[in-house]
Amino acid sequence: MQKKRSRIQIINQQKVLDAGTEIFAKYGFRGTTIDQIADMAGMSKPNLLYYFKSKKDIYLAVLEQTLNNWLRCLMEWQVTGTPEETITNYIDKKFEFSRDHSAGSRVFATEILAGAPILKTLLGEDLKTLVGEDTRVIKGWVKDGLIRPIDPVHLIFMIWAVTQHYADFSAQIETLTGQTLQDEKFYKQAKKTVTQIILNGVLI
Amino acid sequence: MQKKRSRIQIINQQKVLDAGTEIFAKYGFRGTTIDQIADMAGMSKPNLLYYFKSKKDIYLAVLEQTLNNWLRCLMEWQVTGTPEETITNYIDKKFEFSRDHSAGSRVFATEILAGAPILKTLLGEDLKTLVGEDTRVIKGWVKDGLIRPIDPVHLIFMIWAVTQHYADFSAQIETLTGQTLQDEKFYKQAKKTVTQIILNGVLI
DNA sequence: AAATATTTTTACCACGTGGTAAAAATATTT
DNA sequence: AAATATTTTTACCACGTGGTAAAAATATTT
Repeated sequence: MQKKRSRIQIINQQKVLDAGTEIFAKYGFRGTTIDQIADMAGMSKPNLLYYFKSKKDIYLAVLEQTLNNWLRCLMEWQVTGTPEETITNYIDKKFEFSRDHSAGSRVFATEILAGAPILKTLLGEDLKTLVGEDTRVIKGWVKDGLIRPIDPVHLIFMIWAVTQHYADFSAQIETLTGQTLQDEKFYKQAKKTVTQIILNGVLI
Repeated sequence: MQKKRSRIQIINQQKVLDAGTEIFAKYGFRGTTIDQIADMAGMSKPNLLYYFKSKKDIYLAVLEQTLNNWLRCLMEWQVTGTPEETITNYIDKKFEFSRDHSAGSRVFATEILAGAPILKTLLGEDLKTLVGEDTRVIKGWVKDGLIRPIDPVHLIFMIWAVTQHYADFSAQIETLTGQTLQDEKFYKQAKKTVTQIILNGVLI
């Protein structure tokens, strides 16, 4: 049984988690050093290691935090409405995630690029199940003639790809357009265009 | 003036470039070690350093090779046909790139994730120019009533995002579906679905 | 205020990593 | 075949990096 965390622990563990997220997002697990995280968190390396006993521990905590947010986002997709409502709502949620957890999305990206050594099992279980459920719903829409006959799994990948692109490639997008999802107008315009194209692309 | 490269040089430099592409794709510049590349290239580290004088040199060569392929792909987009032909052709080219230069695409992704320290200038110049030309063409289509009134830049990002997703997140896609773009059937199905949704999404 | 628990700093260390120098081995040219 | 140029190996080294031990400083509890 865990002793409850002190005031200082709560503050400093969060500092490490936040700094870790930023650094891992840029350099991945291998490319990140504890010193970089400690610097950004404003503490010495031994001090940081008092809170997390290894680099891997920080990484696991960062991944877990991000993953929870992401899976929650995936599961919140309500299948009760029409295809139009459901897809619009799903794209909304994913854009929100890319805006509010941009660095987390990028940590996730580096993990996949590295071959998903930590997440592979989880992707093959929990996420696969979720995707399976979603494809069944979409297949139902096709059968009921509510949407065009498209391959469900590629529609899902499309939505993931586009929404995550704004987080994962934000450096490129900022260089090209001078803007990021943090700009309210840009955010709305991106979401509107993407939603419009996908809806018109699948609805009959 | 350069002395012409020997037979052995040509072979070994290519070996290093290929190995470097694979390793940088997984771990990015910082996370990659010369030893890893040397191992995969099947030579000792000092031997490798006889061909490229530093890790950065290998990285630059890998980036340049990939970038050339990518820019060529971007520029080959022929604006002579109808929007349908042009977009179909562009998606085709991008999918081909994701299939045939998957690791290169991922090296590119790690560079952007790291904040594009090497490519930033180039992105802000050459690529920006290309994107500017493309948006002008798309704007023309909108004005001529050939496609729906969508924001050109986000259509371009969409196409990039989706096509690159199959290369950059191939580890995830393989875990979820058991397939990659190397599988002919999967490749065709992915391209078909994406093309269909985007065309129906933008055409009137 | 004293006793105790928590947090932070100082001083390390072993191993990994980028890179070099020079000798040995191998290819190529004459 | 001998001379020369290229390639590979051996033996290093300085610095970076993950992590530890223990003392000092600070917070918290009694």
